[in-house]
Amino acid sequence: MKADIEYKKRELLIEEAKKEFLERGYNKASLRTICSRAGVTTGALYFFFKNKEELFAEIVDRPLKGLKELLKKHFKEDREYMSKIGSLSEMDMDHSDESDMFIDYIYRYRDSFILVLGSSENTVYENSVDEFVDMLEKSIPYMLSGMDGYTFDEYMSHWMAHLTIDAFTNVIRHIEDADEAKRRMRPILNYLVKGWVELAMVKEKDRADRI
Amino acid sequence: MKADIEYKKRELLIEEAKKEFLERGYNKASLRTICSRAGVTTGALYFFFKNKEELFAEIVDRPLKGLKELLKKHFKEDREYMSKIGSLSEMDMDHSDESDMFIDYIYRYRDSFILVLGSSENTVYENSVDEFVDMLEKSIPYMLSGMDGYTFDEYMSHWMAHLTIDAFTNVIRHIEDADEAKRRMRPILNYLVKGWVELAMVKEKDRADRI
Amino acid sequence: MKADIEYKKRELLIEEAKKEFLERGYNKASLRTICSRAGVTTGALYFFFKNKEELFAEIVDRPLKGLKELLKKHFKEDREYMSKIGSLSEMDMDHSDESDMFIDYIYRYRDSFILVLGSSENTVYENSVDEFVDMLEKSIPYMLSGMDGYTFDEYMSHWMAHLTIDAFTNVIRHIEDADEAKRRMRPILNYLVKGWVELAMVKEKDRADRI
Amino acid sequence: MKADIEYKKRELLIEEAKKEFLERGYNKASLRTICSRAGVTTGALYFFFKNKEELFAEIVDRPLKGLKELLKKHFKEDREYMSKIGSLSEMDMDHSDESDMFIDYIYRYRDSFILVLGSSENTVYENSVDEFVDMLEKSIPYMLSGMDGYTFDEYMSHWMAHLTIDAFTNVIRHIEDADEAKRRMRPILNYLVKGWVELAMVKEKDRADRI
DNA sequence: TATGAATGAGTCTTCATTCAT
DNA sequence: TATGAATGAAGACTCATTCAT
Repeated sequence: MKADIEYKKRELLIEEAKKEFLERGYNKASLRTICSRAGVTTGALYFFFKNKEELFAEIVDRPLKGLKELLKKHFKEDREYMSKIGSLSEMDMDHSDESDMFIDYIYRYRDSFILVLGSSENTVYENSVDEFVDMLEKSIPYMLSGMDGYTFDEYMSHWMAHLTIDAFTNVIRHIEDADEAKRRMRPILNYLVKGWVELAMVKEKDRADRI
Repeated sequence: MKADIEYKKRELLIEEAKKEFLERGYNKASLRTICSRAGVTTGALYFFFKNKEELFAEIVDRPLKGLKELLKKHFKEDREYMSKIGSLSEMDMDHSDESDMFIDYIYRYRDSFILVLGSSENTVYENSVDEFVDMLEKSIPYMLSGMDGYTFDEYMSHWMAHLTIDAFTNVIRHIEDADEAKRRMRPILNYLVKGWVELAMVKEKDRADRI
Repeated sequence: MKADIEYKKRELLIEEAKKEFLERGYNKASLRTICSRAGVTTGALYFFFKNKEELFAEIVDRPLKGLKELLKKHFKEDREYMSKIGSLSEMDMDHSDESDMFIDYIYRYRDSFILVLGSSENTVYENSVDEFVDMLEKSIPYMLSGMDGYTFDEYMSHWMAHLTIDAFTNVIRHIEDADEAKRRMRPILNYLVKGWVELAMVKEKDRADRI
Repeated sequence: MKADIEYKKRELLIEEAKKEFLERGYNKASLRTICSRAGVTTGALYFFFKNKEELFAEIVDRPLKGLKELLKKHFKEDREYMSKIGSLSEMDMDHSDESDMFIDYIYRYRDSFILVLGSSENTVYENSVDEFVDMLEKSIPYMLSGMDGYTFDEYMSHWMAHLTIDAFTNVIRHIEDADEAKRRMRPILNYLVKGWVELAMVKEKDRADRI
């Protein structure tokens, strides 16, 4: 079928692009190399994609947006849960399920996330990590603050957000197998959530002293 | 003195290189730009430095090596201290002084470390972060293991090392003032050390169950 | 009707081509752009037109040929008129009607003429202006020479032809409204015709002196 | 001498560029072609010139600026002359000297002017002709108005300016020899100046009728 | 009629590096 | 020490055109 062949060339291009971007990073990746490895002329690439960045986006955009949605949805549900239970002490401290869910999603597109994480300089995606940090930084305090008269130290909240994202980053980068990643991430996440509570939450009456 | 003038040109070159590398990253940095901003010809640059990478090294190498030395020395001292005290419970859990010392050193060459951290792709320094992770990963268990019959979960040790380095990384990158950085780093480091003990140390008899 | 639809596509293509050629000139005009703006595929364009140049020709050719015909007819009539009247002094010196007629015709296809005038480089039409100059240069002397013993200075005749064409060119390019153009062109043309008589016609006995 | 050789390569590049620009126009001119014909690599061209446009500018800029200066100076002198003589009737109607002077200057850099005239599309020089028209359009009325109670019809003034510039343009383009060009330009310019007086100057009392 | 994938040569430009002087 | 001309390969991208379907 014609359709199959066409489909294949585009797909081939994406596949080779993925490899090249992973190997050499966005900037040093060569479109020529990608094309020749895919057995396609330079012009052809520009039929399918507007430019280098759009080719990169093709690989990276959907998974990234998906994760953002997932996070938003998750935070919304968590907030509802928190408003139901009365106090912090009643909160379930085991976040293994959430950890698994995120790892599950991310590992379906692991290559894409590795790309965003480490090879997206000079791309619209170069600040993606920071964006996720921002999301965490804003959502978690929003979720927990007010509980039992606690408020948030925003600096510490920021660093905790960073550490949390970094933890995921490290796992994604270095562990290939999704199940292994899950197993490793669970205790880390639990530890981090505890840190969040210990380091970033401040009893309202203590606030003045801390700052 | 003639030597002074020459020396100045070299200095100027390094100064402008630092700026350019910080702004555009190692790969995209242009030697032409550096030279013209330093008021020096391309040829001159190649008199002072063998090539682009050596120019980068000039900025980055000494601070990096210094930090490595500092770490080694520190770990050695720590080991001696640990062998003196009998058990984990006697260990001083406040690591503020160490935290301060590292931040102090790093901030003396903050630009250089920022360069290594974020703009050393395609350089011999691109794996520096991993090297520090390795050092931590090997030294800490070496230091603590055996104490009170604990052994180490090497996976967890790896992640804790990563998180620790990441914590420093984040602070270096985002906080300009050294004192502010110290104030922020102290509680984080203490929290991380606690995590190390909780997550990575395993009672010898529990070991089998964990894996 | 199917035919109607097809016809429309062709028409659309021409319309968008006109815009693109006007905006960017023949060379820089992009067939891709034209096609996509017309909602038509590249291949389709090549069904309707052999190549870029033929698309250009489609816009430009007919009006151009029409003007040439008009000029030929006009010169022929003028010659007959001149052979009827005996001497130059009897000639009607007001050429407003002719001026109006040409402007009328040209403004019916003003876009096309603007295209030929300014954006036909690398096209078979790039010398159209010169061709019109040639026509004038040959026809006017042919029409007037012999009258009252005058002959023509062919160099001057050439420049007058050029000036005349340039006068039309300027008006076409800069005046949008046909009536305004007519009003402006009349005195200019009359002035030019006078110049023709003064500068380019030479009493036969003076000829030697002039050259 | 080294200096000679270097000088030659730059000069060679300019020479070949001139040819290529003349043959194919600014846009279609190929830097590759220029370089290879000059026996120089592409990179070398970019040592001497910032980019394609600067190479073009190198050829064209100085002569163009020179002509503008010449015109300004000339207009200034003319104004002084006009304010000395009392009325239009006393004005010397033979402008041969001025005509010669302009042709003289222009023909010293004829290639450059031909380039500006016909091959400067997509360049900062593409509106040079219009700029000269503007200069004429503003200066001549400024010079003559007020004399003997005349004012100016600005439309006609505009077209006369256009025709004057066009006259020069035609001569430059089609006559190779400077002396021949002078001989041809003199009567044309005189004729045009007369036209300026006849067509564009309006007795103040007639003004209302004309418009 | 019309599609749209694909070509292949071409565009300008940038770059780190070299080397005779 | 230092110059600065020159290299040569590579960069992303654009284009008119073709052709199997």
